[in-house]
Amino acid sequence: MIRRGKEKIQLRYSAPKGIHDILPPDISIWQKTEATAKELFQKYGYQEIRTPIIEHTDIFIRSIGENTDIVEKEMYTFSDRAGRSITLRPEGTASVVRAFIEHNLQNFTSPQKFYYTGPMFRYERPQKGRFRQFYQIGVEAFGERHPTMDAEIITMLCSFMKAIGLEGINFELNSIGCEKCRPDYKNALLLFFKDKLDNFCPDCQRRYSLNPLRILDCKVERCIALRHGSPLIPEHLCDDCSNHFEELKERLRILQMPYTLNPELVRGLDYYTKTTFEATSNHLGSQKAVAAGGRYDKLVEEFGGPATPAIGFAIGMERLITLLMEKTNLLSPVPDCFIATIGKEAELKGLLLAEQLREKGYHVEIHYGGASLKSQLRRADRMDSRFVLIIGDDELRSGKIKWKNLKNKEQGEIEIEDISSILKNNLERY
RNA sequence: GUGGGCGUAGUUCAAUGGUCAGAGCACUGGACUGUGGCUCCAGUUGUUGGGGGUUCGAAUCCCCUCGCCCACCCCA
Repeated sequence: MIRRGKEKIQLRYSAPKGIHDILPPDISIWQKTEATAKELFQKYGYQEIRTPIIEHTDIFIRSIGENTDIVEKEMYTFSDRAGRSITLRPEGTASVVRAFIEHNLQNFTSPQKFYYTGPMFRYERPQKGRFRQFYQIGVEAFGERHPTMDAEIITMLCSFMKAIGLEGINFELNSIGCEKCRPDYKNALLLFFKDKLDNFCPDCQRRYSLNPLRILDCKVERCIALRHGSPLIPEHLCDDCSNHFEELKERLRILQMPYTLNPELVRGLDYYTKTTFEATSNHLGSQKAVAAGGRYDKLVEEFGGPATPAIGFAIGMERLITLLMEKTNLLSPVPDCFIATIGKEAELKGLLLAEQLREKGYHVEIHYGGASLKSQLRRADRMDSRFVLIIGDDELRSGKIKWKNLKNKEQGEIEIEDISSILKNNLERY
């Protein structure tokens, strides 16, 4: 609130709808998650790629698909000053594919494996686990069609979940075929639903003509019952897709990677082929997917690049962190030492001492002036500092500094040059 | 885009249409002059989201609007 003359004007700014700040102490769990991903993905040979958060709008229309909800109604699109249509990225794959083609990365040793992290933007109505700006950690691998690639990437996702300590995650697996076998399956589905269509929910009736695979996804009980016995994708795969799927499952078995086959697992983006998978949890409200991905063997080619098979996944950071919060108690970093001072001369001495201790690697907080020793110690205590140094007139006179261990109340005096040893000694015990 | 729930202090929440809208926590200070946590005391923070209406009187009832949450659609 600001006051202007007698008039009070209330200015209560808030971030735009569905867009959130990430504050300490929450930020530490984000940092830990990102660091864990980075470290683990590098072990599998994935390197970071940084693509822009805006692209020409066409990039997304062509990759995600013209008739998807994302493109039809969820993109943040605007014209730049030269009148070009620009869009804030709603997902990460399109940009990576564009970069792959633009820089001719197929000329490097295959497969090319990337990971990235950053914000995505979708204009949706926010709810639990869904935001207008949300963060993903994504992974893409180009140039390898062998199912061993699929197995590696799925296993990597699983070990990531383990590495950050998430349990109770379900891995669902399916194959949705390729451009050869999917049309056949679609026809089989249409045939099966044809005479029952009137009994389905309005949404499913709409899906029938728009995207019949989505009927498999419907949560309405009546529809679940009606689709009982419907043809399943795995039964309609062509030999190539079927072999691929079998080989993948064999490798997952060898790797002792637990998964559930879900023949009704359908993905919302147009570009997927063959393998699709999802990591789900029951603690996320109605958005249960915490990570999802699949193969997209045709996308690079459709984009005007060389025929290049590819596979990837994306982790929804907010959803992941929602789950992590249930188990983790958040702690902000705690100072090793607080330097309390009385008087200007001591304050200056403390300022210098703090710098010297930080150079030695300690996390040091100081007193900025103006408060009683009591309130300084209270501040040190509330920050959960483990150790306090006190500098006042007595200490300036004697050249010794008082120290106190706030955890066990031990205290004493020490020569200034011995501080780091007593600090080390006290910190080691906690 | 559709539907439901909720908006009161920094925060968590009270207040049946009826005095000046309160309490816990938090924060600041003091009791304790240079020693934290515990205790006690004191202090600060509100156009009750905003606007309009009904009424002698509205945080409370009605309408509009904005925001948040949840669900649908769809997705990470």
